[in-house]
Amino acid sequence: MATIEEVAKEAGVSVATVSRVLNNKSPVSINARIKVENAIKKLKYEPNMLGRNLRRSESRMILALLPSISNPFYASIIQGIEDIAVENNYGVLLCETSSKSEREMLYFNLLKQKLADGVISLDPTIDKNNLKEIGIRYPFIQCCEYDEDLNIPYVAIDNKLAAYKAVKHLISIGHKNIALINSDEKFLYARLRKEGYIEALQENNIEVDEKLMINCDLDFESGKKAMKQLLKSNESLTAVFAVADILAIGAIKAIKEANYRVPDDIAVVGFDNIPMANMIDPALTTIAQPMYQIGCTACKMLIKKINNKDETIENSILGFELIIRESTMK
Amino acid sequence: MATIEEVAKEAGVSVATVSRVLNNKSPVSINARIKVENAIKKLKYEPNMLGRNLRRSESRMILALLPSISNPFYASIIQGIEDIAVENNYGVLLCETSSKSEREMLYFNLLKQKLADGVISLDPTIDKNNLKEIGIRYPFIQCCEYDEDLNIPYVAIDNKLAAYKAVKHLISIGHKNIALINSDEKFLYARLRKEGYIEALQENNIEVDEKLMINCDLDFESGKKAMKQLLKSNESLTAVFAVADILAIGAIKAIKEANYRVPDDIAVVGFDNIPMANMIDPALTTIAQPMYQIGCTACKMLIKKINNKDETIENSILGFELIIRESTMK
DNA sequence: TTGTAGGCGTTATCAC
DNA sequence: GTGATAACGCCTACAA
Repeated sequence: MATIEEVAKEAGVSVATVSRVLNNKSPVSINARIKVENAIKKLKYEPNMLGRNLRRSESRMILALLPSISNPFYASIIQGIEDIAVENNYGVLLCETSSKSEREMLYFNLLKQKLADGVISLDPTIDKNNLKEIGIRYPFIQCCEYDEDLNIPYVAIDNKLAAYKAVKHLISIGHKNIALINSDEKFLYARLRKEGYIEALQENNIEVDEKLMINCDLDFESGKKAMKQLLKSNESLTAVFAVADILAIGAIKAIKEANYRVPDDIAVVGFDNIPMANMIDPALTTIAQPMYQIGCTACKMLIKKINNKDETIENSILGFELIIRESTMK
Repeated sequence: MATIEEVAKEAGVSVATVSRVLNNKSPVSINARIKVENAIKKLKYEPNMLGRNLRRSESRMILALLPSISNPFYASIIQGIEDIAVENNYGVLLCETSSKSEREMLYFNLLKQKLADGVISLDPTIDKNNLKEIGIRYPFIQCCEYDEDLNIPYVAIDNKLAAYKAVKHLISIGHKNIALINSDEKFLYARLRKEGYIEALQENNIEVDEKLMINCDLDFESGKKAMKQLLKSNESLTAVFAVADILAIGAIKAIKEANYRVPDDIAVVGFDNIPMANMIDPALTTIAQPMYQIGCTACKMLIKKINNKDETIENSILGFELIIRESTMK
């Protein structure tokens, strides 16, 4: 592999001039430029980024922290992050934490070791102490799930409003006994969506019934189990709002297994609009977050922060959309 | 941020000694070691990997090339790759090609620029010329889909045998009119799975009928469309083998929309065992590839190759499993 | 067992 | 516009 020095020799100029051509910043005579370009071609020279990175003290890598890549919810967000990153000459380092703070630490070390220039965290289970320590020392953006106290910029949607609209939709088509399948309320989004659910009910003078609310883990089986339990203890239930599609899909399976029909007997609304929502039978009514946009926005915010560490980055609240499909259509 | 030099000064030793402690390779007196360790703690020193990487001429990054992260098929494989990578002190660079060779090139440049030490390609659409050029010059492993001619190591399952077993299963429960929904036969796996399908039929003296075979793109909608077409032109059809779960799931949707039942009227077998296969109704019979293992194996092979560029790496053929679920149970 | 010093490949600061 | 040259932070002969 040729080095800048060999190129300089071949072109009959100094390494400085070659570097100038490479970065094509400071002015170079047309003559020198041509000689250098020819030499580069001839030697098939490719700059060694290890040298450049050391010199510039940057890695041009971005950490994307997520609990698990197998959650389809993250796919489009990551796509957005990647597209913007590539556009700006950054690479994306994939970091699955499996919600283990030890893995998290490992990845945060990359920052300290200069192997990454900043972080976008999609991980709601992130350790608060870590977040505090890292979030103020390094460029850091929280994505979808965030901690309000810490003054670390985030991008998200208005979760409360979105949940409100979802439940409102159920009410508007005549439902009154509406269950809530929620995830763990240690997550901010879970608390916010519950608030939205409650507000919609109260606004329509529907009594909020503790027996209609249930919390569970964030996967298909848990959603199924939760629904089974709800069916057992609530005979008059006619609709369900699940705070995640994957829970809603589990719920639908449980409803079918109990020999009820969706939506005829029980209507179901999810949240996220994962691709699967449109593939199952019946297709799922859900809240669509602008995933790709969220990813793009987060990445843009991060790069801005990397480029100017002292700048204050404003939070972004993006829009959402209620998508009505078969699971709530009579 | 402290440097190795400051640590040396603080500890009252030379930078060489600090480096020795850091890499804890060559012998250091217990006395010196303790002084250095204290200094490191005191200064909160973290080695700057940019310096180390330049010196060692390695990046400790692995490229994982995939067409799209939103294909759930890849999730576990990537998990496997990541786990082994982290274990060996490598980072995984996520590379979505969107099946564009221009993006591919971009990522391959990272190799030339020393920003990545090797590649695992999960992308069946990879450009053959690129593959040839890069695959012989840099550590490269092909994963799941591969090119046989090029003498680049790969890890995969026996696709032909797996398809054979899948179709055999349909035959064994009494089906004779079995359709094949295949993807584009420019892909090796598509050709191999078709071979398996044909072999199973022939072995049981079932006539191979061109009208029962159809090719389409690799997504839900395409599977649905393909099935619709099959239903239109084949009245006696009682079973379908789709070479990917996502196609099978599309097919099931089409079957239901045509008011047939699965499996009572038409049985369906997929391929991949993506998580969704077990969530839909009816749950899908499918071939499970050992995804996580595939990822681990690929990554181990790659690291071996990186560590010893002259070593010849043997291909790996892993096992698979036929998982029988509701979609083929009467 | 330890220290000195050179070099990895770039970029940036100076003079000219 | 251009060329020397000193960093960037680390590792590793080589010498002691």
